[in-house]
Amino acid sequence: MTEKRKRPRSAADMAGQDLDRRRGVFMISVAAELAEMHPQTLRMYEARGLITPKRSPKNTRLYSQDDVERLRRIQRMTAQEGLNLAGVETVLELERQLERAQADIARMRRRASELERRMAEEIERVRRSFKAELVPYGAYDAIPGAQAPNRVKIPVERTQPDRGRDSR
Amino acid sequence: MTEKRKRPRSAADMAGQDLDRRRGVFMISVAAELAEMHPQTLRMYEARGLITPKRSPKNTRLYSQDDVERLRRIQRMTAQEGLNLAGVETVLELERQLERAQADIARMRRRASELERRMAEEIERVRRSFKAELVPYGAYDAIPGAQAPNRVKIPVERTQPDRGRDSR
DNA sequence: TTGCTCCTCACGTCACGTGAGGTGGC
DNA sequence: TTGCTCCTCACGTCACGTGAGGTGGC
Repeated sequence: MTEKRKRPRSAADMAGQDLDRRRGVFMISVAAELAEMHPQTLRMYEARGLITPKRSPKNTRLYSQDDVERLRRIQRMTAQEGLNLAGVETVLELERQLERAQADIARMRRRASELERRMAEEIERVRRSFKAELVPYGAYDAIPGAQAPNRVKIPVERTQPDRGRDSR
Repeated sequence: MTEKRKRPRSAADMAGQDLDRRRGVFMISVAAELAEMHPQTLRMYEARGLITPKRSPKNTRLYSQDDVERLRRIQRMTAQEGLNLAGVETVLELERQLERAQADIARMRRRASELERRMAEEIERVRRSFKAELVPYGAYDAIPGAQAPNRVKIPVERTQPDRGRDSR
């Protein structure tokens, strides 16, 4: 059922794929066959607002791949699960909301770990600058050509074996 | 329609309220009246697994407040929105999932701001200890009776802020 | 002309709700 | 006995799917 989507025929197709999926390309008899439904049923669904195919300049319905996909979902809900059309409408709407919520959750998870990472980094940064400060003022100035800052970590004694963390 | 829930009659009622809402107390004729449905319809819904009232020792159905609430929701879905029972089942399940997802989101939001707060605190703490370090060693020893230590955490260098754990 | 499109109308089927009918225990 | 409960069976209604019938443009 998903072969068409997975088999772009050329690089150009690949680039336009997203757009193509929304483009009205199937006339009603073809769409009905692909969705395994009666053409008249498709007209009925449109009248009820369940699906809105494009129209050709001659007023012929043109169904996109996404439309067909949606029709198949509706077909599953009615034929297999026994929903009526009012149920289909409600379910599609709820699923939309649920997908959004789940996307929100995924997004928040990503943001949270990013935040955590940046915060840890920040603390590390402050700590490092703190250690650097412990080198007596002027010490480096007294040594001609000395390379202070970078590898510093000088006053290492107080360095903690900071890979032993994470316990608890 | 929610008056009953909002008007506990005593402190004792208040305490047991949650439990009470799940207790089977209405026989079918009462539950049907409360839900504005036909008793036979309630039996039908039970046969379809949409509702599961308790039973008395004599096998009489006993509906709880929660049951009645649920019946009213089903009644709304069928009568007003026109769903059939298959639709009702699916919608109830989806709503359950959606509520969970939204609870997750709320929980994550709280955790995120808490985390942010704690991180900021931690950075502030490290920064403070860093400033304290800038006081020359021995400075306080030289001043008889001087009150150094407290906010200082003096030879802190080797001290690790070992409450700043847990990040990653 | 053939085979598609558009539309509307009508019928068959099925789900659901409810009524009836018969039973049994407070 | 009355009024509830339990159950099953059957019918009316309505939604939905689909077929038919008539139209019009490639």
